Amino acid sequence: MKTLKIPEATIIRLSVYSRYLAQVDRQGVVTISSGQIAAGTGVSPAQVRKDLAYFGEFGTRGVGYSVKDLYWHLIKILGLNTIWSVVIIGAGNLGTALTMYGGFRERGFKVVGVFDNAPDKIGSYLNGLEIYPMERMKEVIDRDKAQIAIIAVPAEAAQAVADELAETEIKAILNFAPRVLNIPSHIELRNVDLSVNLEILTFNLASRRSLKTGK
Amino acid sequence: MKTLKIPEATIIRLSVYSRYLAQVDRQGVVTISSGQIAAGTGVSPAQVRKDLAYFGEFGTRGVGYSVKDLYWHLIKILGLNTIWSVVIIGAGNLGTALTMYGGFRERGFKVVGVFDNAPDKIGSYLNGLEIYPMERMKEVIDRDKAQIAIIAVPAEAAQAVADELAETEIKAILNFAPRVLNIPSHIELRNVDLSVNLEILTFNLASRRSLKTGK
DNA sequence: GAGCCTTTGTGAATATAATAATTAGCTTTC
DNA sequence: GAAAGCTAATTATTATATTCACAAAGGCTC
Repeated sequence: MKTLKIPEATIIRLSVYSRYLAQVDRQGVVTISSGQIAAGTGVSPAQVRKDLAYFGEFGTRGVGYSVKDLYWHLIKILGLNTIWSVVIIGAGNLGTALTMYGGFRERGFKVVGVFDNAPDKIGSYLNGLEIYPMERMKEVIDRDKAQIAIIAVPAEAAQAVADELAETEIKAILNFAPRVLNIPSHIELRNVDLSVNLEILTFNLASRRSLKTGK
Repeated sequence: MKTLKIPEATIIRLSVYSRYLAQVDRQGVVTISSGQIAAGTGVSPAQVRKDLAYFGEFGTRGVGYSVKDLYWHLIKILGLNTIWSVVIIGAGNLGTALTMYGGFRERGFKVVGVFDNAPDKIGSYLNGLEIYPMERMKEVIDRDKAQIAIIAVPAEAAQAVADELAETEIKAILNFAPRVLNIPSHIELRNVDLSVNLEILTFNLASRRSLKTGK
């Protein structure tokens, strides 16, 4: 085992490559070169080969890569060769959208529970899944062996939810609340801040503008 | 003007710092040190100071930073001291959620138009905003001087939307569709792939597991 | 106001990642 | 079956980002 520090940027790209491979596979392409993958995903060919090299040798020189083979290797590497059970905490706009989002299902994620504590939401259905009160979270996580939790509650409520999750068997948390969370180190944490992404754009626009006006 | 290559990671952190400062400001904190900011946002104190140093000297030695002052400096740097008009393309689950999302409004983003071409959606309202057919996109962007577009359509439709946007005055695109987009270089592009974020988690879980089992 | 404490700002050192250049290996062609 | 042409794998180089360590500067105490 030589999993010696894979850059996170590499993992992100592997995920993008795998999705691109699925696409060209559907189009009937059998073999593909690093250069073609690079063109299709907006990176350099050297980068593609370097990323793959962390995990083994998947291609044949002079030929390229088998689309199907490489795809499955990447799926395996990303841990997507099994179905992951996910719970979503918060059934507001974002929580609802994430629950319904087809992109997750496509990649092997199965939402097994949605929780909220707004009385008007509890009991209604999303995608055939009943919204449960927060109190039932632990029970469902336990019953369905959910390993991943998605936090989609308002910022103020996020830490309390994280504390509750810390007492369950949850292995990883994807946090959409714009708040830094404190969680025990055995739980993987990843933050997605939707506003940050817009703000990177505005920073670029703003500084480009100030460049043009010379100040 | 010496805006010589600011790392993107720095911009992301500035955005996080600013949100944290808003939070402690509401709690009445007047002065704060780099160490406290670091503790509150999960980075190192040196990193905080280095990030700020790209843009000037905002603190006083021996004391720290004025919470309010630093906050406004960051808001200005991020380009958030003005209101940005945003259009959202796609009124599916994600598009709807983003339109309703309060986090954007909080940071100075104003959604001025939502577009879709599903007949059952056109004409209905989101947050007091009527969903228009795609054909009216250019007209609205022009009328409201929208500078940012958010793509929230299925992957297959994303490139066509991008092509249409390229013919407008849009300055930046935030793309939620899991597809690499081809756009002219004068438009800023940023991709947010929700599945990728889950897959980074599963990669970590999967490789951690394989570490434990020794293979 | 001298000395001590604190915290910033920064240049140097370290670590990390991306790019470029090289080597190795498979295929096809004649 | 040798040579030419591709393309993967690997190594070296360059660029980028983070951490470290300390000098400079403000405030506080006595």
